[in-house]
Amino acid sequence: MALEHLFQGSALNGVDAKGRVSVPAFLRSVIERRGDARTIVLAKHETFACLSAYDPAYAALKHSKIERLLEKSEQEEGAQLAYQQRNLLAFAVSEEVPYDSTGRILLPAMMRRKGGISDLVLFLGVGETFQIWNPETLLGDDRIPEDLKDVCRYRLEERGLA
Amino acid sequence: MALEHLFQGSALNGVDAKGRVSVPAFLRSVIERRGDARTIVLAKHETFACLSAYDPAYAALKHSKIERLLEKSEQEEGAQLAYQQRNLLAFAVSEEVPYDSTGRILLPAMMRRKGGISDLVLFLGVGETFQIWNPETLLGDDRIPEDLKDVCRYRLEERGLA
DNA sequence: TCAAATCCCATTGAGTCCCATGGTCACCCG
DNA sequence: CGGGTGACCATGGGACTCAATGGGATTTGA
Repeated sequence: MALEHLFQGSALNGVDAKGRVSVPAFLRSVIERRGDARTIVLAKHETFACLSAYDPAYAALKHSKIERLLEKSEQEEGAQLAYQQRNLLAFAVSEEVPYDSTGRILLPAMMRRKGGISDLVLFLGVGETFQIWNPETLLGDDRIPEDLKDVCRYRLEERGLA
Repeated sequence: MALEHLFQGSALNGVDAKGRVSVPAFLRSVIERRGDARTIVLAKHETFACLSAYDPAYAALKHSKIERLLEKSEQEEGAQLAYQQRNLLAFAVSEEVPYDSTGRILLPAMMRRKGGISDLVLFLGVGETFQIWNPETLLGDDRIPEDLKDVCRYRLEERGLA
């Protein structure tokens, strides 16, 4: 499964009073090249305290990935349960939101809570998907490589928020 | 994975007031032979204080390498986390920039900082990728072979900057 | 009917495009 | 052989486009 168009790059955008966020144009262009949707799917990230986001077409792919994982580890203890849990997280704890003509989405309240989002969000391309972080959370996570934290700090400075 | 077209050669170009740089024509021609993109991907070099650059197709290759790594070690402890970290570094700490009809890119401010770039850049073809250096940094790095530094000095002289 | 969500328009500043210049090199023809 | 000519490349500058964001107006749904 080699996806042709990959998400990459980073950006720090503001959340306005209405809860709106501009999805960076370079991410939107990948979404639109992968399909013709002007919609993104938001989910809780399985490893980090952030949100994972992708285009609707990728959601289907994700499903088959989970299936494949199950088949691989079927005989193992607890495989079924792990499978059920993964599926729940991937699909029940997710929401599809459209972006408008200026490229903004409205972050649903639940997702804002799950991702610990306040008034600034850091977008990070990760190839097949992209992530949406509260920059403070990222800086506080010790599993995050230092080079990436540098990117985050740089983006904050750029906005005059040392 | 033997790439057919390889980056080679060197050039010293200027960065103008807007932060624009001409990508040497001999590098662009490799990019366009590898795929039909007119964009390059910039990333911090993992070893040296310079930037690493390649075409989008090579980025996809990099991605599938990481995927394969994951599948190999899926059951292992911490495999998932290592995978996440690799992906973040490969994609979030990089930027894709298009070059215009005259072959120029705009060096993003973050990359200029990461690569210690000021007003002169040295391009070095290194096979699968190419590197972008501040010539001063290269001359000051004691891991760089003297022969290569000579190339750098030669390019500087050529421009009347002994 | 009220609040929330969507749409529409305005601003501004960064990024992109387009055209022009000058230099170098290769090629061609006298 | 030598000068002319044209192509291509690096570079400068001005004009313009578009992305990110703010605010008001309109619609939708409980």
